[in-house]
Amino acid sequence: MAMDERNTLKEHGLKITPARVLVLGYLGSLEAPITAEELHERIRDKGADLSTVYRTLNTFVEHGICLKEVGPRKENLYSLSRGEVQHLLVCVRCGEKIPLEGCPYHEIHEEIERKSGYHLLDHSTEIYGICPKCLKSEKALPSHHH
Amino acid sequence: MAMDERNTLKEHGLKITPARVLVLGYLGSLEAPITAEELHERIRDKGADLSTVYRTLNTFVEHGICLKEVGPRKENLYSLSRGEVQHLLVCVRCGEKIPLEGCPYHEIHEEIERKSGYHLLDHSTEIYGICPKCLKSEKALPSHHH
DNA sequence: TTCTAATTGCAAATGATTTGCATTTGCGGT
DNA sequence: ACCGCAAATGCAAATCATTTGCAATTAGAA
Repeated sequence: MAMDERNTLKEHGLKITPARVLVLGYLGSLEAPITAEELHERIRDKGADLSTVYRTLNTFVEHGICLKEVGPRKENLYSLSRGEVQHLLVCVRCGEKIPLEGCPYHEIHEEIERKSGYHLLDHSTEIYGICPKCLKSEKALPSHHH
Repeated sequence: MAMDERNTLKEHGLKITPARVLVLGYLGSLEAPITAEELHERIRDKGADLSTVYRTLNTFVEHGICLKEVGPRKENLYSLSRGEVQHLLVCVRCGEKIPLEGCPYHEIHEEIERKSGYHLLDHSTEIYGICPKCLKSEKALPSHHH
């Protein structure tokens, strides 16, 4: 397990340091994306400054080890890049997440690329909404920009 | 022209103040979305504090007078809401923007709503990529989260 | 083991946006 | 035209997430 992280780092030509092993290991134990601060909170006892966490996450993202995505409240979330990225439907009220089969935008993006000649980057992994349960129990929330 | 803005404000039940008329008028003269700071720069001679510009833009957004969108460098951009929101294909290299007919995600979102029972919120108005011209002239950029 | 560049902790800087508060101003009522 | 008061404003200071400078430490190539 601990060797796992050291290998990952080595494969990416990164020095093996306690902070990196720590962050990588903790990310690996999570299912859901997490905030840099939150991550820091949970490993602070092991030492590792918040700025180090940020620096570590940044290098991980640059090396494709981590994914960085923007959450519903505009927070930056980090998660381990596990091959296949799954799209999630996220309820902004209760936090429920349900996975979608494949990438719902895939075909449209392909089409746009064909028609425009653009190479598309970035598209977020999560789609935000309100789940049926919450919809029933609360009055409508003002919808944001369409 | 000046009356135009006063009417818009009145229609939305907002007090007619110099700052609001100023901001609204300037936004109306633009075609492209603009940063709060940039906007402030260009009207600072007419008086109007940066914090006032922010407050004004926020009220405008709340009232649907303005659109607030996130640019390719994560800056917040503001623009007058002109009825139909158009989706744009934005090149992150040269900044070129080309409009898309209608909302490319519309059908998929409807389908997701039907299948999941979710009420979807938020989806961004712009799709980021690299345009054909820039693609030809530069080597590939590491693609972000898929 | 030694040497050097990379990494870290700490504190301070940043940049965009918000907020507290005292002052001014728009405007509905008179 | 005049009041009165809630709303809007300017200004400075506060926030919040993130980055940076720098001196001290450390990983790993030689």
